[in-house]
Amino acid sequence: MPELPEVETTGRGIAAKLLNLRITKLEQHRRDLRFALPKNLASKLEGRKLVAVERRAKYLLLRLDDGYSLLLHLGMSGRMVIADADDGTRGKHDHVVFVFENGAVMRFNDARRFGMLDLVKTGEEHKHKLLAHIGPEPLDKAFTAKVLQERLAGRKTAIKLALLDQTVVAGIGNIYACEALYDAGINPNKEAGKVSADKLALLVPAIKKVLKAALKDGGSSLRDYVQTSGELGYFQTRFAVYDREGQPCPKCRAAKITCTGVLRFTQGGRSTFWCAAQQF
DNA sequence: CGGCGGTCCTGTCAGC
DNA sequence: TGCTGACAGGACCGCC
Repeated sequence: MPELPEVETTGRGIAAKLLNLRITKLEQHRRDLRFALPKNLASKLEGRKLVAVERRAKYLLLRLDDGYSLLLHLGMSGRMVIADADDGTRGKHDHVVFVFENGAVMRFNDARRFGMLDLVKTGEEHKHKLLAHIGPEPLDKAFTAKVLQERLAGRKTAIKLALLDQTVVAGIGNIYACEALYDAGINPNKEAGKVSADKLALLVPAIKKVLKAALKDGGSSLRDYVQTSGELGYFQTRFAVYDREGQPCPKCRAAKITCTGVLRFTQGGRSTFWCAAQQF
């Protein structure tokens, strides 16, 4: 589920509901997710107030009032489910449950357990092993075609795989890598270091565009999800190529071009969707 | 350092 | 209906 827009939306949902509230109780139902959870987590979190929520790449930082921050990653299947009142519902994969002073409950649910959770000293999170080598935020003004060109220089790997590399640029996952490359008209298999400056000048705005569009959509669909565990509006989102193998792509359809439709192949063990008539 | 493949896990869905 | 295999929005680690 979570790429940058979903993580950002989750963070906003947490802030909207739980900011400035104290954690009164922490339930920990596993000792580990992807990694071992911090020792004595409950005693470190109970009594603490949530004072801010920030995002870096696909990580969320929940700022606490004691100078520490909860660093968490949702992995592939992680989600935060918030309920205004605790009716006692606990799902099979609710690994960590936060109960707040007003009775609200936040459940960290992660079936595949690729997610993680750690405590870091606020202000020192950039030194954390997992954050130390993360690339620029794609929605920052400072993320320009020139910056991307520098970061891709000499890279022999495919451009699609380079976009998934969080040290090149932060927060992009499989869906938005496919969508951005389609939007920019770039063959996902093109050697990263050899993508022309002209193409990169299209790619950077394309990345920002698809992420912002998803953020806008996720903002309206995922907010409900975060609060209530209802159906995901997210899946109603219309992707141009992602998960649309065999279907005509929007550009070919608009131009009335008869093509093979959206193609799919595997890169780095993951599916890439693209249109050969539009990306080269 | 770059690139690649293996690996961690459960759930779901298509096909037989 | 089972059963099986493929695949899923991520990213670390070890090896070359």
